[in-house]
Amino acid sequence: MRYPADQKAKTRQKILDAAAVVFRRDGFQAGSVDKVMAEAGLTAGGFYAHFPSKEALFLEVLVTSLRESRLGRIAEGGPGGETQRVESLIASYLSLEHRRAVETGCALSPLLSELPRAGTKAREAFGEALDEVASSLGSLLPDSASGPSQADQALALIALLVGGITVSRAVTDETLAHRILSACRDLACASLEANSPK
Amino acid sequence: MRYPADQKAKTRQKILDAAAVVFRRDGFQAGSVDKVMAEAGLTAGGFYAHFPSKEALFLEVLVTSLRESRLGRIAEGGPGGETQRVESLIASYLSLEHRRAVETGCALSPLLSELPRAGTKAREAFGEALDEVASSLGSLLPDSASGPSQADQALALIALLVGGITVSRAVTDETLAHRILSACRDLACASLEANSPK
DNA sequence: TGTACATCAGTGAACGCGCGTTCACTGATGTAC
DNA sequence: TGTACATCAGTGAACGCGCGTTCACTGATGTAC
Repeated sequence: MRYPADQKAKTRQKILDAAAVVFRRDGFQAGSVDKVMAEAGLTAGGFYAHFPSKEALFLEVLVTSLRESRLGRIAEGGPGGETQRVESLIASYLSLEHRRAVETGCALSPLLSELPRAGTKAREAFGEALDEVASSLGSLLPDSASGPSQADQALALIALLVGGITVSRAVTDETLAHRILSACRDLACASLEANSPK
Repeated sequence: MRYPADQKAKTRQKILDAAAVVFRRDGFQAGSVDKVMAEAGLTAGGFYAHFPSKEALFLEVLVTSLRESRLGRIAEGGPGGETQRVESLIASYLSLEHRRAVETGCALSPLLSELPRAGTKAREAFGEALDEVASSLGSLLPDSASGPSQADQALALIALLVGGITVSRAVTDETLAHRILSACRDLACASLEANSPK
C-alpha cells in the first residue's frame, strides 16, 4: 500500500517508551515482551517486526535512557552557574520524590545489578555511553590539578548517586531512606567543595 | 529412627551456602531453586523440607551475608588503627579482585537492584541489618561535630562502595572499570580526611 | 546378638504457569487503471 | 469516480522450555524387644 512512511517508526517509538517504563518497574528479566507490548497497547507477536530480540530492545532502552537522562544532558545548559547546576542535580537525584518515581526516574538504578549479567554487546554499549556522560558531567566539576580528572570525579559521583538512590529504595522504612539520601547528598556536595580551587 | 540431630541442620547450611553462591552469580530471579539445590548436590524436591519458600531462603541469605560480610564485621577488630582499617576496607572492596569475585564477594552488589522489587519482609529485614551494619561501621569513622552522624556517614560510604563496584562490573572495558574503582576510592578516602578533626 | 518395625531426609515425576520466539493469517491502507 | 489488486503492520495461537511448588515414594538409619 505504500504506507505512510512514519507509521512504523511511530509504533517502534511507542514500544521503546513502553519498555522504558516496564524495564524500570520490573527489571530486564521480569519485564517480559508481553508486558512491554501490552503497555504499548499492542500484542506480543508484533514485537519481532521492530526488534530482533528482547536483548536488542534492552540495549537500546538502556543507552537512550542514559544519554537522555538529566545526568547525560546537564552539560547542555540550565539555570545557575556550573557548580550550582551540579548541586541541584544532586539534590533532585537524591530526593524522596525520585525515590518514589521508579518508572520515570533514572534507568540506571533499577537495571544496575542486572547489567553485569547482561550480554557483552549491552555492556559494551553501556560502557561507551557512561564514558560520554561522565565526560560531559565532568566538564561542570571543579578542576583540581592534584586530584582525579574531572571525568573521573564524575564517574565517582555517578556511582554515589546510583548507589544512594538504589539502597534507599531497598529499605521500607522511610526515615532510614531519608537518612541514606541525605548522607549521600552531604558526601557528594562536600566532595564538590573539597575539590574546588580555593 | 531418631536421626543424628544435626544431620538436617548440616544440609540446611549446605543449601544456604549454595544459595549464597548462586544468588550472587545469577541474581534472585534467575537463581532458581533447581540451581541452588544442584549446587548443594541435592534435588529440587527436598528444598521445601528446609524452607517454606524461595523468598524465605532469599531473606535469610541476604541478611546473613550482610551481617557476616567484611562490612558487617569490621568493627570487631583487625590490624591497624580505626581509620586505617576503614581505608583498607575501601581499598579491598573497590579493587579489581573484588570486581572479579562476584560469587564470593559482597552480596549487596549483585542483589541490589532486585531488592526494591522484593517482598516487604525481605526489605524490612534488610533495612534492620543495614542499620546495624552502618552503626558498627560508623563507630570507626571520624566524629565531626558539625557534619552528619557517624552512622549516617557510614550509610553514605556503603552506598558509594556498592555503587562503585556494581557500576564497574557493568562495563566490559577493564580500563574504564579501573577508573571507576579508583575514582570511588579517592572520593571515599577524601571524605574520611575531610571529616577528621584536624 | 538378631530381627521386625518406625522414622524421615531426600528423590523424582508431575502440576499449572509464564517465558521468548515463530508464523499463518487478517484487514486496513494505499496504488493502478 | 470506481473497482481489483498489492502491501504489510499487527494479531493470536502455538512451540519448547524452565519456573516454584507438591507429593507419593524410597531407602538408609535408628529403636524395641
